[in-house]
Amino acid sequence: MTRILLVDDDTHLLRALRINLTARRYEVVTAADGTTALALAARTPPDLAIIDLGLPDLDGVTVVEGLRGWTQTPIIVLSARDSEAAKVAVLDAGADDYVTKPFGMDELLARIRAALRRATPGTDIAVITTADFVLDLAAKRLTGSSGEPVRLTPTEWHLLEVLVRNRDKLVGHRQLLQEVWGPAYETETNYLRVHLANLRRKIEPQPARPRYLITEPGIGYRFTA
Amino acid sequence: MTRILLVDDDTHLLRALRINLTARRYEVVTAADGTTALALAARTPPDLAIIDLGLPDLDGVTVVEGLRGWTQTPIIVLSARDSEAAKVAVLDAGADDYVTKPFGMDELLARIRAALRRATPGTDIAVITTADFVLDLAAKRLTGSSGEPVRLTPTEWHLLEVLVRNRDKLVGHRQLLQEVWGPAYETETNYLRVHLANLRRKIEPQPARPRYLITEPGIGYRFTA
DNA sequence: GCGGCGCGTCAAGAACACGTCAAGATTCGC
DNA sequence: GCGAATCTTGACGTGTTCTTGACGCGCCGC
Repeated sequence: MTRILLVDDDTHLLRALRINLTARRYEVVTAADGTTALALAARTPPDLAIIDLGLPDLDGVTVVEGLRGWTQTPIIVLSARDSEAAKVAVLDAGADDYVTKPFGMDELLARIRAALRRATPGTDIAVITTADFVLDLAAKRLTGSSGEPVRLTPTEWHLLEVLVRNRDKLVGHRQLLQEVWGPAYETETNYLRVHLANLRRKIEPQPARPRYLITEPGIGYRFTA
Repeated sequence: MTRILLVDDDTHLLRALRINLTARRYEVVTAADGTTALALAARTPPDLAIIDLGLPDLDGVTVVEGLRGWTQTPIIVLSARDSEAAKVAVLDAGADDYVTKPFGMDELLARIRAALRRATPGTDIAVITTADFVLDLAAKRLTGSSGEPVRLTPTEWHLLEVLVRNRDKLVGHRQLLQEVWGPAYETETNYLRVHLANLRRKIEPQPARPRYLITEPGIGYRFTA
């Protein structure tokens, strides 16, 4: 779950924000001043921070700098004062966004989504490790049991990708052919036979007795780890 | 130089922005409507886009979506209308920031800096040292094994930058062409062949047996240290 | 036991992708 | 406006990959 650190000394606003954010299924952590905010962030690093200016103890810029010293988590600054110099200072200190009070809740939520979207570009980290090889789909890298790289041709990658994405699930001939070669090749099952054989020769310890690329006669193939 | 695409049908504002941005040493490209903006971006991909809502031809959301279809370049939206629904729509479409007119120039500049800062997270891993060269992405400096400087052309830099940012990851032909030349050049794989060859001639000890710029036949290229 | 069917294997030709080179076109600085 | 650097474009040789057809084996129903 996404954790949001909320820093504000206005109890009412804090309450309103907490309710709204919790309803959107964010995990909310609150602090009423800068010092406890920094301590809290260090202990349980948030995925995003919302910081009100005009805290009782620390300057907003100080808090932002304190966070930016060790984390790149998105920071959204709230403020009642609409001074342009303050905006520039806090943005240049490392804040990602600056919202002037009063603001609409929907707008703030949209800005939160935008900031979080930027922060997590690649969530699909798919690495499959077996006794005989390591498969990194994102980096398109395959290494054998002794650490040597294994080279696959484009169609072999494509084929393996489809099978691995449907791990442990049976993928029919038609679906496989459609996804790799296109809808016009739905019936060319010999393509599958040839390329599956090549794949097995590269990743199976005993290509004749496949452990990972299983044939389901008459139906399709299945990848299993 | 950092290139900013400026889309607005208000000639006065366009002029004022262009002057201010140029003074800050940004390269400015302008368009007066959404269609030419998208075409322009496709031909010369910008590092940041500033888009005014209320363009004569296309909806702001459409323009943002058109860009987001192929690039993650930061997008800042300007608008006179202060409707919250519009803000939410365009932010959720993929815009990074939303500034309401009238705005202070200093604030906009600060928001531009913030957006650009986020877009280049590779500043912390900017120096790559290998047995054959030292590469400093931030300073755009490349030195050979004996300490002599190596000169790269703009496209060579761009190409190397994309590959190094995705270090150890395989970057497909399409992605590479899109990021360096723009989506209109998706199929010009010979560009890659030529420029990769030039790059290798400059940084590989044995250009015919590349150690760092690995080609994955039929798929793309990979930088590895 | 027999024949059909699906599967794995193999090999050869066609098609494709890559690296390389060189000549025009374009851009940029002076 | 000129010259140099850079980028685009086309062509060619080489190596790899894909397609295509043929063959044998094992399983299953008959």
